[in-house]
Amino acid sequence: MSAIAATLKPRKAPIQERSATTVATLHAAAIQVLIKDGLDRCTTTRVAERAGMSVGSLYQYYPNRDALLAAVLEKHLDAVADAVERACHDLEGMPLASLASGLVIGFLRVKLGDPEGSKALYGVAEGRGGGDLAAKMQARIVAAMSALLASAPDARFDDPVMTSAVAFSALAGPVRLLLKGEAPAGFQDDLQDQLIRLLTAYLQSYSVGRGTGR
Amino acid sequence: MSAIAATLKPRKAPIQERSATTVATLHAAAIQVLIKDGLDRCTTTRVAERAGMSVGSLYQYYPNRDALLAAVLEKHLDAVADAVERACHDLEGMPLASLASGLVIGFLRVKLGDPEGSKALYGVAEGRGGGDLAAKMQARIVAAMSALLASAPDARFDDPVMTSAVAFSALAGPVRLLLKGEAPAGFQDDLQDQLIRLLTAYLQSYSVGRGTGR
DNA sequence: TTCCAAAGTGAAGGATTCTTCAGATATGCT
DNA sequence: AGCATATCTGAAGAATCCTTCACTTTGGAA
Repeated sequence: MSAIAATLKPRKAPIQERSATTVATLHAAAIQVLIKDGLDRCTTTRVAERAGMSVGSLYQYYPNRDALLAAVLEKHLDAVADAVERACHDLEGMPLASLASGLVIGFLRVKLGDPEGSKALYGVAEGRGGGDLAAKMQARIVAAMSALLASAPDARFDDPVMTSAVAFSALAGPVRLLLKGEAPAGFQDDLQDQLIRLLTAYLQSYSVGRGTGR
Repeated sequence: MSAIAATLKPRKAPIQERSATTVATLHAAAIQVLIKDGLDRCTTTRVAERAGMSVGSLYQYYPNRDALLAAVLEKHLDAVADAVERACHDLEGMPLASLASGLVIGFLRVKLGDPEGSKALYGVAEGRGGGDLAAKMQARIVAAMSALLASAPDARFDDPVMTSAVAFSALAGPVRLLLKGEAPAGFQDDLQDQLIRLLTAYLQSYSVGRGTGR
C-alpha cells in the first residue's frame, strides 16, 4: 500500500440509502464529465454540478478529487477483472482454441460494453494511483488465466504467469487502440476475429506435440 | 488538423544557434520534470527552472505548456516510427519468422532505450492532442508494416492494414505493461522471446499452405 | 565599432481549482 | 411530536498555475 493510498480512500461509508444514491450519482456524473470535458476539466465543482448537488457533498465521501476518480476507476477495473475471472472459470478444462475465443469474447464484451466510459478512464489510469489499481487488476487476471492455462488438456506452459501477462496485455493493446479512436477504418469489424486468431496462435505455440517452441 | 492543433504548434523557429540549444534544453528539462514530478506537477515554471532559464524563454518558443509537451511527445513518437520504418525497410522480402523477430527487436530497442522517458510520455499521450500524434505514428507504422507484409514471400495477407494494426498494438500492450511497472517479476527477462513468439505465431497463421484461416 | 534583431528575463495580473466549515435540512426512531 | 444523527449546502480562503510584456543582454552583419 503506497503512501498516498490512504488519502485516496473514501472518507466515510454511506449509511442511509440516500447517501448510497449520492455516491452512485457522483460516480455517474464523474464519468459523464470525464467523457464530455476530459480529465483536465473534470473538476470537483463540475462533477458536483453535473450530479445536481453541492461540492460539499462530494467531499463528504471523498477527501479529494483523485479519491473520487480512483474509486470510479477501481469499479471499472474490478468489473473487467470479474468478467475475465468468470470467463476463466467457465472455460476450465477446455481446449486451447476454446480458451482463446472465450477469453477474447469475454474481454471485449466488458470493455466494449460502455466504450465511452472505458475510453475516458484510460486517462485516469495514467496518474494518481491509477497504476496501483491497474496492477491489482492485472494481478487478478494473470492469476486466473494462469490457473486456466495450467488446466488446459492440450498444452503445457512452462511459465503460465508470463504467458498470461503477455497474452492479456497483447489483447489490451488493440482494444485500447480502438477505444482511443486511433485505429484504421474498419478496425472494429474484424477485431474480435483477429484477437481470437492472435491469442489462439500464441497459445497453440505451446501445444503438446509441437515441442516447447524453443 | 483539429481546431486546437494551431495552438499546439511551436511559436517561432530558432534562428541563431543558441536558441536551438535552448529548445533542446527545454525538451530535456521537460522530460526530467515529467519523470521526477509527474505530469500534473510538470509546470511551465518548473520546466524553465530545471532548464536553468526563465519562463519567458519557454513562451518564446511555445504558446503554452501543452505545446511544449506535444513537441516532446512528437519527437519521441517520430523516433519510434522511424525505427519501425527502418526495420521494415531492412526486412523487405524476408520470411515471416525473420519479420517477426526483426520487428520485435527493433521496437523493443527504441522503446526500452530510455525506459523512464518512454514511461513518462504515456501520460502526455493521453490528453491534449496526444491522441492525434499517436494516431499519426500509428498510421506511419501501419503503412510501413503493411507494405512489408505484402512483400512476404511465404504468406498472403488479405488485409495487411488490419493485420499490421493488430500486430503492432499487440506488441505495444506488453511493452506498456513493462514500462508502467505493472508487470509480474521477471517479465522483462523473457519479454523479447515472448513477443517474437506471439508475433511469429500470429503472422504464420497466414502462411501459404495453411489456408486463409478465414 | 555600431546598431538592429534575436534571445532572454522575471515580476505581476488574471483565472482556476481545491477544500473547508458553520449552518441548514432531512431521516428515522422513540 | 421531538430528538439525535446523517446529509447537504455553497460562499470564501488559500494555493497554484498560466501567460504576458516592458526591459535587458547577446550575436553578428555592416
